[in-house]
Amino acid sequence: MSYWLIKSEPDVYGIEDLKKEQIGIWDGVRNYQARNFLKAMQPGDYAFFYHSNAKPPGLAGLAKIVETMVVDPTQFDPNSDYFDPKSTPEAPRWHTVKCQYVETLPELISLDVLRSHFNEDELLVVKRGTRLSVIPVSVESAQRLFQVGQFSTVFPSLA
DNA sequence: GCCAACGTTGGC
DNA sequence: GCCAACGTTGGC
Repeated sequence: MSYWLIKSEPDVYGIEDLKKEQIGIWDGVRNYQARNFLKAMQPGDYAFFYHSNAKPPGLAGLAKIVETMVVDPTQFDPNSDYFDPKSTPEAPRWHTVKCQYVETLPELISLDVLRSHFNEDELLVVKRGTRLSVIPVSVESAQRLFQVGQFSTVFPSLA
């Protein structure tokens, strides 16, 4: 089982939106490195849900990967911001995942707090200039995140 | 609104 | 294949 961190702007799609939907498709990723991480995800993996462009930015909740290698439908939609004219249904460029809502943290773990617990090697999101919207999280860092935040979920590898 | 840190594009 | 110009992300 692997751990990930996925970023989204709460004004666009936040943890509360995922809570309403319960299962959400993580569409719109148009960065190859981020896409490669999405393709590496496995059902049952956990994703920390990070709010970017928020006041303050930080970790807002937890989601679980339930379906992988999902073809992102927005790449074929000419009306979508994420339309990719070079992609075809026969050879789609952009694959993504579906996430299941797990929980919202009672208190957001702000980027400042994350920086007080992790250096940039331990948790890539605290590194200045990291714009990747999908980031792998080591088991060690995931476990420490569970200690830092008020998760009601038990650390999954011990559950 | 600023700007650092990239990723992408396109001319050559 | 290089690299300058440009665009985007996202914290501040």
